[in-house]
Amino acid sequence: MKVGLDKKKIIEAAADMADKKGIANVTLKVLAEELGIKPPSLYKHFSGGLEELNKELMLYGWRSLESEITRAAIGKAKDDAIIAICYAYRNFVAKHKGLFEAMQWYNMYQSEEHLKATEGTVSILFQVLEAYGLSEEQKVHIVRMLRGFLQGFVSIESHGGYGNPTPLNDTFDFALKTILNGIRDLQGETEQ
Amino acid sequence: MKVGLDKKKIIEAAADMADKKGIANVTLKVLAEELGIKPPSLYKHFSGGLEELNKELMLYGWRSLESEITRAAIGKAKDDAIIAICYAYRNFVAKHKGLFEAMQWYNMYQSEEHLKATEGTVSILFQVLEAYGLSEEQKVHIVRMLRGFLQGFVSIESHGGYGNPTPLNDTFDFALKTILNGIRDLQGETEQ
DNA sequence: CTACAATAGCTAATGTGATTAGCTAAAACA
DNA sequence: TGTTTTAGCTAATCACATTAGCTATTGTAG
Repeated sequence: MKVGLDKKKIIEAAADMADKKGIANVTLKVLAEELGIKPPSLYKHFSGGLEELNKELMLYGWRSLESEITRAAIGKAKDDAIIAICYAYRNFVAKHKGLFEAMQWYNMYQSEEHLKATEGTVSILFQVLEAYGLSEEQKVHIVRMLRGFLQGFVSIESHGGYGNPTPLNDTFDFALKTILNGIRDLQGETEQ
Repeated sequence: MKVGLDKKKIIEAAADMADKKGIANVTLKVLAEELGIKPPSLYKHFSGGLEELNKELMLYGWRSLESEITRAAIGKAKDDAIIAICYAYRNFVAKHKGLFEAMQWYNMYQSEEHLKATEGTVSILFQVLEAYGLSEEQKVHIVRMLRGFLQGFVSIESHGGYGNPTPLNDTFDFALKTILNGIRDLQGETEQ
């Protein structure tokens, strides 16, 4: 006994397990087993039980994604930065399918907390968009479109929902190019 | 007894309940209650239990969406048709939040079945794209981008994930315009 | 070094929902 | 009318989450 666990270790184990077996298979029973303790002991770390664990998992996921994205954007600007960020997002999800499920799945319950969680990621996109000289509203549209496309594309991709053999990389590049063109068009409007 | 239920009625009740209380709250217990029967009786209609019910819910959702989309596209072509389809998709989800959760949530488990379910919706998009004289591959890119954007945008929107007060309609229109421009650019490439 | 406070872990018990087994009566049909 | 089918039921089981209450380790004040 006294295995020496803490919230962080437990969340990381849960995230790992989610990536391997899917979030739906992360149960307190099996998680406790993995950690070498009994299910009730988990309540010493998460008094809110499974619900709280899932929430923490969601927050952990968004924090991790944010840091990946930040790293990816370092030293880049404008289109290069956006492309790097989008690829970082996509790669993150490819590596963390289960965690991404938690990030999404949890939507269904919370909303306040979820907004805060995504805040970081969203603000990075806004920062990058500063360089284009767009209006606030224009930036909002771009960020929303990017978020929507990224979440949907990556979600469908990770579930094998795109059946056609055409390489997904090509589609991803095409979509990014299309969105970047959209930004250019907005700049045109603004500069007139 | 002999209430006279069948698969269809049960699925519709479940879909309704999902829209009202969220898919996670559609339990066999509560569904049976709603239908005036006992939980075990549901197994007479869904021998696979909750799992099968969820699958049927997913299929029902995609069939419904397909028919909405089809109706929306009647008598329209090109950009008008695409815009109508996208709005139909978005409106469908606004009216059927819970069912949409089922359509998505179920991804996590199946894949074969999900592919077939979305087939109908995808093929409508392909049909509409016929009018633009694009290559097969170009059509694939457009359809994938549209699907990705729609699913992501609408999913974030329906969970209240877009915090900014800027009207979501404006963003939706902007995004559609951007994608339609993308189609125009591809036409340019092809026609050269 | 010792007493004691805090706490991470445990066992036992409870609760909720899904599921299975087996019964029964209504409905359908020869 | 007699027989078969079947939708529904009750009782029982299972799986997992959760709660209550105990215990031993840890860490800390004196």
